[in-house]
Amino acid sequence: MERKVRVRFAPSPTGALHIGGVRTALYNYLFARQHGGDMILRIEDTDSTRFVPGAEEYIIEALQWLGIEIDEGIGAWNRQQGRLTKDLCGQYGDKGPYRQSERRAIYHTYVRQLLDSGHAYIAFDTPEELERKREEVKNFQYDASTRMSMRNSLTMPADEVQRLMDAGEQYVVRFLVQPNEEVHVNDLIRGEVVINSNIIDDKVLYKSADDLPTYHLANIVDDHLMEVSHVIRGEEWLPSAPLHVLLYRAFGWEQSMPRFAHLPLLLKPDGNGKLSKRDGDRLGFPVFPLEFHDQKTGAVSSGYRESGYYPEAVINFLALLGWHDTGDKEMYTMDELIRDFSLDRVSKAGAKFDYEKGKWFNHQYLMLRDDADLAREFASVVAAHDTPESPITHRLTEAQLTHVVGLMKERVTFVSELWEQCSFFFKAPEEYDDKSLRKRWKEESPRHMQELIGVLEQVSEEDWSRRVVVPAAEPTAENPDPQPTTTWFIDTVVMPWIAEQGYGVGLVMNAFRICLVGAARGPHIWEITDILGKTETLNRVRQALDRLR
RNA sequence: GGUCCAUUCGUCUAUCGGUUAGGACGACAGAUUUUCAUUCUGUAAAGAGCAGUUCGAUUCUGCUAUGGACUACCA
Repeated sequence: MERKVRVRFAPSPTGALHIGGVRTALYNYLFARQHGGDMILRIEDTDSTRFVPGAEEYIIEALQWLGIEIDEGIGAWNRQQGRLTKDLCGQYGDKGPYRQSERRAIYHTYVRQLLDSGHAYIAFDTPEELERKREEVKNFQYDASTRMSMRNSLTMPADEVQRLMDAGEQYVVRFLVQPNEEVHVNDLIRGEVVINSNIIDDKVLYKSADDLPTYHLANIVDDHLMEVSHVIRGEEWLPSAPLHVLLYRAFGWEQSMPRFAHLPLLLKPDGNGKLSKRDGDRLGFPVFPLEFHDQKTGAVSSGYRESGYYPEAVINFLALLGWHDTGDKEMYTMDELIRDFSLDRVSKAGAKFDYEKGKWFNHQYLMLRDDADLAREFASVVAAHDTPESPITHRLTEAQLTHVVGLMKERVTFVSELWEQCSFFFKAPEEYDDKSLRKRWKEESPRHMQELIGVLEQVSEEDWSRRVVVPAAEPTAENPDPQPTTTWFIDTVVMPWIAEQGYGVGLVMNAFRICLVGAARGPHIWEITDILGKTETLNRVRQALDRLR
């Protein structure tokens, strides 16, 4: 039976969407797009006690940032309207509502159906009673072996049940699981999984306390009604998949049951266990796509966006955590992922989260960016460092900024890091690095720099930025691309002066560098003098002489 | 404890019975760079163990070990 591919991402709004959830959403999205199907976003808010305000908006904003588009359900409205409105969580689609708390009436009829067909029953056992039972009887399970000794509609007369319900006694509806039955689940990633129904307990499907179904019931009803063709979700759901099959069967929907694919989990980088929301703080990297402000606790958790990641990098990194095509390709655009992704190449074992690899991906995407774009991004970082206490003293033109960014980008993972690497382009050094001084600032350095000032003063403003191609050293096997460019005055004024005086090139140039940068780092010295210009360059040498004498 | 799932370099993974078991991240070393970084080259690094099937197993089967998930009126 050929049917339209429809997948859903169904988070519960209990906090920030964590990175494992993002990957689940991504795989769903890739699968939907590849097959020309629909991507549905459904909010599973059946646990009223764990609802976190703002979580829904967070989920939608995160998916938006990452480029995971929702076709139907919560958050799809904006896209369908072709514009952004304040109503981030607007719904779109004819199978709604897409928030489970808004579907109570629907669940009522299906709970009724199960009750009437004898697939479910009403139970009055209180949480406290069950708690006590679990303490008394080891491995207590509410199932065929115990249900006849509990307080439920199977053991109580019908009028008594009715009386209790009328009296407002709280109850739950439980699924009646037939014992000793082999339940088969055909998983697209793991193949056939068989489980005996004896180990499945009579799951609670509905609780009268908040008039809401539990996950299991709501999930099956919604997936059926929304005509979901493939359920792609985390491996933590594998143990309850047989129960879900039983539910489809009880409803008489087994023929149109969706196909299942259970994804391997994302594991902690150190130690054991699955990656949790706490690991981010503990290990110093984000586990959330966006920074999250918990309105209940006031806690702030870091996000990939705020840490300086590009969404393409996060997507690429996440896609490869649990999926890999044949071959060695590592860089994938979203379109390439949509083209190449396949469920049967998803690995079966959990993947440890390797943050270093994530950084490497960001570096790659940063390198791929246009220098002009990077310059624009960096400009706001620069502006943020222009404070009254420490104002920027040397301003760069757009072209200069673009050039600087081009020089420095291969050294950094994030745009924000650029500042640490090249703040000296904007501010004269306030202090001089000790280690560099010990190594590069010698007794004769002040004298050399004093003389250098005289030498540089002879260079005219026009000549200052003249570039020349010096006769390159012969290319060798080790050095196939000898540095060909420098600035004219370095080549024809400074170098000859050094040679004349018999000074060491390294000694003079490194001292010069310390004057300009404040440390022994940075790009080629002629790049620096070029950007700084004659006046600033001389000022810095004088300043250094002043302070280091 | 029970049930289910998994197991190739430290990490992510390629291999769909015959390979010097490949790539990437990370690590280390060397070269280049008048600084630092980059870059380049190279090195170390893996089939959990034991049986079986087979002419031949990383690949198929079983057992053991290890890891993980689940075991709620949470999802």
